[in-house]
Amino acid sequence: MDSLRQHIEEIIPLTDAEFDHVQSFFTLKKVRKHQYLVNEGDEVKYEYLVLSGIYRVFYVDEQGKEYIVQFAKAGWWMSDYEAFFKQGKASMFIECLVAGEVLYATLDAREQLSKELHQMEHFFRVKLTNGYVAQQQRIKLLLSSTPQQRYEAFARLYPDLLQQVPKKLIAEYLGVSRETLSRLYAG
Amino acid sequence: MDSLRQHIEEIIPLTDAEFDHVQSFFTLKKVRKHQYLVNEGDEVKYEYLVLSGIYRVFYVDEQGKEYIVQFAKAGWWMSDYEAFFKQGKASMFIECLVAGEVLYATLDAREQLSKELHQMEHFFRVKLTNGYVAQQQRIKLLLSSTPQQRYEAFARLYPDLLQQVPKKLIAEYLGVSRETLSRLYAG
DNA sequence: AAAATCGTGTGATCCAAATCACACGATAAT
DNA sequence: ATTATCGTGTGATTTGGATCACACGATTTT
Repeated sequence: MDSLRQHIEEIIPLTDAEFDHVQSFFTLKKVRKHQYLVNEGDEVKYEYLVLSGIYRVFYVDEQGKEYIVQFAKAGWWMSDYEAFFKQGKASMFIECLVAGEVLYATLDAREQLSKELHQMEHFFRVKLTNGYVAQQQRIKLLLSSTPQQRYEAFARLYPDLLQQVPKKLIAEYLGVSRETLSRLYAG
Repeated sequence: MDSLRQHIEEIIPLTDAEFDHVQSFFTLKKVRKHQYLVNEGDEVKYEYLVLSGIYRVFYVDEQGKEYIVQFAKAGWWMSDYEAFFKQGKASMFIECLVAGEVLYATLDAREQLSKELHQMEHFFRVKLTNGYVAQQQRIKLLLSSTPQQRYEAFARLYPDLLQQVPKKLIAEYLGVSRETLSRLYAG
């Protein structure tokens, strides 16, 4: 649970007592490769803070094509956030690509911590602010860029994922076919 | 300033004294059609809460093509949020499409209010949460849907904008050419 | 060790949407 | 009132990327 404290204290200070309280809302879980944390149709009870491993949050369209909304690695939060925040059914899957550990907590945890500790509300607001900006950048990229530019942006942002994740999945994240992606760094 | 209070009290309660304080951070501005609130390259000092009128937040690529990141109407917040939060230069423009009024405030206002009033931090967190979910839906739409589906989703979400905004601009929001959009509801 | 599946490259074909081009009524500007 | 330019539809042409198809070495599975 040490990394949880570090993670939070990058943004706000916590006393030992406060951290103990925060901690009590989180549960540790080991995750195997190919394990699913969320399946389409599930009640989304939890959000996850990744401690290690790599994960993908994705959905599947009627034709069975898969689209990756988010990758997640150490220090990132993930969930089917639409379903999580609205407490509805998942429209997405979360799959572990590289084994690791996660901490999970409920929406109640988030809300209660935010209520009890002003700093924790601040913490979540800062995280959301960053997430909002990152998503906006992604929207801009999807709206206006060529496959080439998308690939370059991805390589710049996540050089590590480029190594550890199959190109097929990177294509699913970029919204480009596997073949087109393959021809990019060839040409 | 009445609508500001209403807007905030949809989410949190405020005493008169608290609201007075909140209010003091906001300034009213009338905006004419075709007026720009933000220009590419500007320091983005403010975020805007729309009271009336319609606005577009957009950017322009190297070839001069325009892409709309966000429309805004009464009750919506807008800015070049990447630049606003990071206090950097704008990469986008904000243009008024239908004349109206906005309230504007600085990043300092947001941060100070969040610090002084726990409820205001809550307010901003809730707003960001909603924005985050909305953006995620947009990302999913951009990743996987056909022009047809994008148009239908837009029509469902914003039937009013469909009426008041030129189709050309809706095309720029959907990431589709004007011509393709035009052929959708013809066929 | 053999068989299946996975990850990846690459050629050939196809197609949806972009681009180019023009028309024409409706606003807006001079 | 006359001249621009705006908003929109629609035809013709082009094209970038999807799709289909196959190859082949590297992992996994049995």
